[in-house]
Amino acid sequence: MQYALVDCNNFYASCERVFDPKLRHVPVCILSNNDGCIIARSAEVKAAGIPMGAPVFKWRKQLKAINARLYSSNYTLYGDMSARVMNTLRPFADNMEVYSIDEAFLQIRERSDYAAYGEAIKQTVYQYTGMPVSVGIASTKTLAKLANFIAKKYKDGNFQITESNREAVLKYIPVGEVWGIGRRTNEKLNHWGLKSVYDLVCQPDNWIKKELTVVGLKMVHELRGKPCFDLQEHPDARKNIICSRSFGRIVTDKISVREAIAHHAARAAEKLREQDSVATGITSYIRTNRFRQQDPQYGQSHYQSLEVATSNTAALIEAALFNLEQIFCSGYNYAKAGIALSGIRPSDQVQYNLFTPEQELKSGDLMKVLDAINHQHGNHTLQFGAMGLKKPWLTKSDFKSPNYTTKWADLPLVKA
DNA sequence: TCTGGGGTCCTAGGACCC
DNA sequence: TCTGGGGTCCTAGGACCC
Repeated sequence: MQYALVDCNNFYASCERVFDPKLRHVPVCILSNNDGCIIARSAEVKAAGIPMGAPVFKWRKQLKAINARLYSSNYTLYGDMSARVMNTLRPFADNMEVYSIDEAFLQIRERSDYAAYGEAIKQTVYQYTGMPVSVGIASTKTLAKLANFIAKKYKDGNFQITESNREAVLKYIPVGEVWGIGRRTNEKLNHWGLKSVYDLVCQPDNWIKKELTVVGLKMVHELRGKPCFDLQEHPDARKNIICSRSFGRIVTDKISVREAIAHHAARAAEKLREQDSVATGITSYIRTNRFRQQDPQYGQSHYQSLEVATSNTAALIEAALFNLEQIFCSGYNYAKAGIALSGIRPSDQVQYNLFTPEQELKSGDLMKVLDAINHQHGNHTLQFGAMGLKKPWLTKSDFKSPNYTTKWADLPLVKA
């Protein structure tokens, strides 16, 4: 059995390019929520040395110098493009794990022509969706990730790590490129003189377990060719659900913060119902802008456990606003608010008690209707009053591309 | 002036139980 | 002066990933 990791190249930037050919060979940046940071870059932007996560205002001059096009993130478009890519990949695999919005692991049987197989994937995905992808193939997921890194960087998007080339590859690649080794661990390993992946896999198991925990040990086994991470075809239900946003402008009034908290609670409740779960705990939090050191700083959160596990929007908004009452202090410039749901379990495991109000027992039907209407007629067609109408605190998104694939009015026009 | 959001897993330590 | 052993659950913090 082999694994292929298929990863879209510069996914968000490529999505924009698919529908706007003028962007094909020019530098493209996608911005974070609130248009603050650069979270995706086309190859030209990377080549210009502009890093991932760079705040736009600090790099304004360099961006202008290369005439970069800036786009707000358009998650509706990216989500839809992702689904198209994944559907195209499915026939290539015996089993498939959608690992992230732009990556999938394909489990494939042994074959003789891996290079041709990788090429076929690249070409088919490009033909069907316009998305450039890279393919890395190996006997474990961790090695497939590494093969993909090499494919992207050195091998025109297609590479396999085999029994015979593995040692040479591991000696050549720096240990920090391994899936699961982040900045801190990389520094630690370098400090001990372990520079290449090969240096790491030569260490004794008990030492690795002591320094990198059991997860690190599994990772090293995988690098040696012994599979430890299974394919996860059906992802588990989320154990935590977080909804938070920076405000589009500074917020000082309690009413706006209340609306934002209610807004996030309602969205979290929707996510909860999408996976047929209920939550037993909710946290609300608010904070000022930590980068504005001249402002008085404040940040606080409050947790409340719910007597009866629920996914009811009204109940969750009420709890979230109660939490907010415990932590809100006037006189601060607030920059962000959010809520987190915890203690999440399947909705058929709710423990009611004698005092559960009748409307709670019936609330499932109401929420079904609410979700159905909002799904058919668009978000916030029906919403709770606490969420407010004008929403002056909403995140900025000033450079968003059209929803080419999900909205009739935004359908691209072709002149022939 | 302007700095993202949403997840996972592991470990250690405390509370509590028998 | 003496002060068990084993277990669960929860939380906070660290590290990592996309």
